[in-house]
Amino acid sequence: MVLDAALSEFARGGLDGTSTETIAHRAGISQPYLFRLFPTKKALFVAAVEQCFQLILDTFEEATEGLAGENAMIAMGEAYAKLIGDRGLLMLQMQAYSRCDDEEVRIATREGYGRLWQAVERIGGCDEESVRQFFAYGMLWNVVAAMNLDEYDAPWAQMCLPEDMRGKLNFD
Amino acid sequence: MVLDAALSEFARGGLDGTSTETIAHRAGISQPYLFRLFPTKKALFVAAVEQCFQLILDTFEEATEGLAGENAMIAMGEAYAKLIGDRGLLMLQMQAYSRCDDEEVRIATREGYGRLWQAVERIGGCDEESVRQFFAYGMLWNVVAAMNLDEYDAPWAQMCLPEDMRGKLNFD
DNA sequence: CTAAGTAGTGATTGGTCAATAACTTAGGGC
DNA sequence: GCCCTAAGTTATTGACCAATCACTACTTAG
Repeated sequence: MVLDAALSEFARGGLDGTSTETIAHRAGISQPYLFRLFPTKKALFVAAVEQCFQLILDTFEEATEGLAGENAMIAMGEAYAKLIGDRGLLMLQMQAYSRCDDEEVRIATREGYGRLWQAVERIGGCDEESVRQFFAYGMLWNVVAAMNLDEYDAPWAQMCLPEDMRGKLNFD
Repeated sequence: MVLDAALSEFARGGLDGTSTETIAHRAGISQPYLFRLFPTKKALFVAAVEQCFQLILDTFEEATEGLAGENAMIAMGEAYAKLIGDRGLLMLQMQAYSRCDDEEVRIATREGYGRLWQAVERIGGCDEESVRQFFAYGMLWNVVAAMNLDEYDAPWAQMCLPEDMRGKLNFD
């Protein structure tokens, strides 16, 4: 699918570092046809960002079926750790945050992030502070995974993840 | 200074979304002269990223003079909240994380992050988990600030920051 | 005075790329 | 057999941009 191709390629190069030609090639269509499906490159980027947040949300729903409270929070944490082993979802998120000075990108990113936040609140059914902590550690994992700290042999790098999480960020 | 101009402009547009012409113009020099000072555009970007982390580190050192332990941690937290009111330091960080698939960028970013981590460990002199928590919340503030959630009028957005921190991220 | 740096600029080049235009092909309904 | 729409293509354009080149002006040492 075109959005999948866009997600992967934008994740690698970002909005400006990825050519529409590259995306079209990966999607198996011609570059001009991309512009029949999406009016501009940025519109495609925004659609990919929306898809990215939606995928995370779906994973949370799925991982917590039949669970609630503390158990649900733990399940979401583990699901997220697995999820960002897929570098696409991780890096496109980072690309989205980094281009938030652009209004269209910011609106889409806020929207996606907000839906995620509310879903965690609802599913976890816990207090404000726990939700905040959940997202705080999630954002830390993001940068740890972005920098590939697992393959970096420095003592401080080992401490970035809590002991019970080490090795659970299964990078490819 | 040239690095300051590069920092601001790269923060706004990222490595690929910023032209060397734009940076040169802001620095008050000609575009070709930029290439006498830095061999490539990417080398300039990397230098700006290094400068960015160095500035954060210097701020931490300065804010904690004469302090230790818990007090030092609180002082660093407050200093950081003030610091990322400067959108340059915030967004260039995000740009750096988002381009970590590039090896040169990744190495510089790791290096800067590592130095920061070790400085917080040393200055705070506290246990592993507290350092981790410090950075986790720092990364959450980063995305909150990137998305400009302070000017976003949604109930969930208010909860992204702990009560005692609201309004302390003084965005311009 | 001159030779050799140092600091800088204008002009250009070769390449890339988003977006458009104009064309092709294939069904389907009547 | 013909019109219409959907799905797709090739070719092109116009703009932008990193990097290089060839040049100027100023300074300093002998």
